[in-house]
Amino acid sequence: MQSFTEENYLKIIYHLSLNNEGNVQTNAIAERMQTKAASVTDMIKKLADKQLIDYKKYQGVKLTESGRSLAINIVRKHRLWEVFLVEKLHFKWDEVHDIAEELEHINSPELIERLDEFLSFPKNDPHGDPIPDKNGKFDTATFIKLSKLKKEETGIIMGVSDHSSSFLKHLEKLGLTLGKPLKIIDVIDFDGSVELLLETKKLNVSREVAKHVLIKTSIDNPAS
Amino acid sequence: MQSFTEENYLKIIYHLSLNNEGNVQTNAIAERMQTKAASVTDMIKKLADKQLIDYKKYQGVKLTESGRSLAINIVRKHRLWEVFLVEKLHFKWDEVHDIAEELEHINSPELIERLDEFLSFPKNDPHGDPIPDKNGKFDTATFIKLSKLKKEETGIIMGVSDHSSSFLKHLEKLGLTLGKPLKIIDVIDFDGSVELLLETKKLNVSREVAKHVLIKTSIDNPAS
DNA sequence: CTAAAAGTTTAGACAAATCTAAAAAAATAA
DNA sequence: TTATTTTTTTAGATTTGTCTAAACTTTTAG
Ligand SMILES: [Mn+2]
Ligand SMILES: [Mn+2]
Ligand SMILES: [Mn+2]
Ligand SMILES: [Mn+2]
Repeated sequence: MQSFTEENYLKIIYHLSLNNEGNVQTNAIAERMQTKAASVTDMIKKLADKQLIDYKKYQGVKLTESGRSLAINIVRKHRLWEVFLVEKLHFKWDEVHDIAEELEHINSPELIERLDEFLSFPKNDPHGDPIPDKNGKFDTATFIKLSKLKKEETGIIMGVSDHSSSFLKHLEKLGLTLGKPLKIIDVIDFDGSVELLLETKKLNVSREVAKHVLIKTSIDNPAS
Repeated sequence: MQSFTEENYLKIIYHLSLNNEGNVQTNAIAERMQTKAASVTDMIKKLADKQLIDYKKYQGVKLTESGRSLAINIVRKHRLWEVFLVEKLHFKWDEVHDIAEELEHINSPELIERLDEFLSFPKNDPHGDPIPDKNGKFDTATFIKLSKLKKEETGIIMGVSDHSSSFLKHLEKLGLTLGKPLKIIDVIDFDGSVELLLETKKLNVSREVAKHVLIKTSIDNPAS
């Protein structure tokens, strides 16, 4: 069994390893954990002793199979609880992350299986992120950033890559919520902002926002 | 804010103070916490520093108003989660206590208010225990032990005073579940066991079991 | 290819919660 | 009321997770 702290380290290492290939660096972990590099080194050794990560001094770390499996299970719990909070308790999508940070550490496989069933086995959380099933399998479909779309292209909003309350509230106000279809009217050279048609409404979105909105384009859908 | 451990101490002190009048003793806490008296003394000092309990050396402890209020809030959370687990996730009444022991420490007043509403503001948990409202108020109706009933008396099962899985499973098997009406046929002198009519079924219940089944008698219902 | 900068680890310390063993106080019994 | 038992507290140690400061490695720049 792992402590809450160990679980948080595993989860953060997992998330960091999705972005960059290769090993996860001490400083990157320290920043995400809001702690000091020296503390990370201490914990890294402990996790390596437990065979949850592979670690060679100065070379960063990588999850082992069992470490990865534990991390994915924490992510599964986090996202299922977020669905519960939004679908059943009617929280808004910008209010659930912090509560799920606590709930994800509740340790009862039976509870999570029943919660999954109660929620009708959701495939995605309120931010569009995929929910691993009990065997740790999940959709790996990666979506394209709104900021990468070109003039005339169309797509559907499938997720966000920033979960902060301020960002999500802003999206909500703009009407940029999951499932909405949109079409690029123009990309402004000057500041990289995007003019788009959201359903029937025309609006301008800053490049900063566009970078964190994830789109499934309607074009690349070959018969596969 | 208190640690999980501090919360558990407060809750145990609260429960112990319901049974005995006067102050709660160090050893009693140690037994319930499954720890040593020396550890209890350490924690007691800490809680006294935080003004959550009144403490004089060798005299035992008593919750202050703010300590009591915190303890009741933990009990509220515990019992609401138990209702959720039984009503929504279809756990059995003997399966929920341990999971609720973890969930009771989740810290989000908003979550608990919404959960309360989602459950339609239940008054009692799956074991018949009263659920404090958000102001800490709750029914203090105390029920009589089945073992105290006399021949011919009738009543309804309102709760249990032992929450162990083995006891609850046994009750389930006997059909002694919340809300069931019963009538005492006879009390056996020899072993103190109770013969009773449960709805239409006749059965014999040991004194040990009868001591932990709580009854609302149909008789004492004066116009008050 | 060296020197500076960036990143990482070690050494030593600290706070929280626990423990064992021993001392001290209170309760009980003779 | 004194002696014995029970209960509680203290002293000192341990474990977990953290920190600062200093040392060490690796990377980057010139
Ligand atoms: Mn989240
Ligand atoms: Mn999410
Ligand atoms: Mn319980
Ligand atoms: Mn209960």
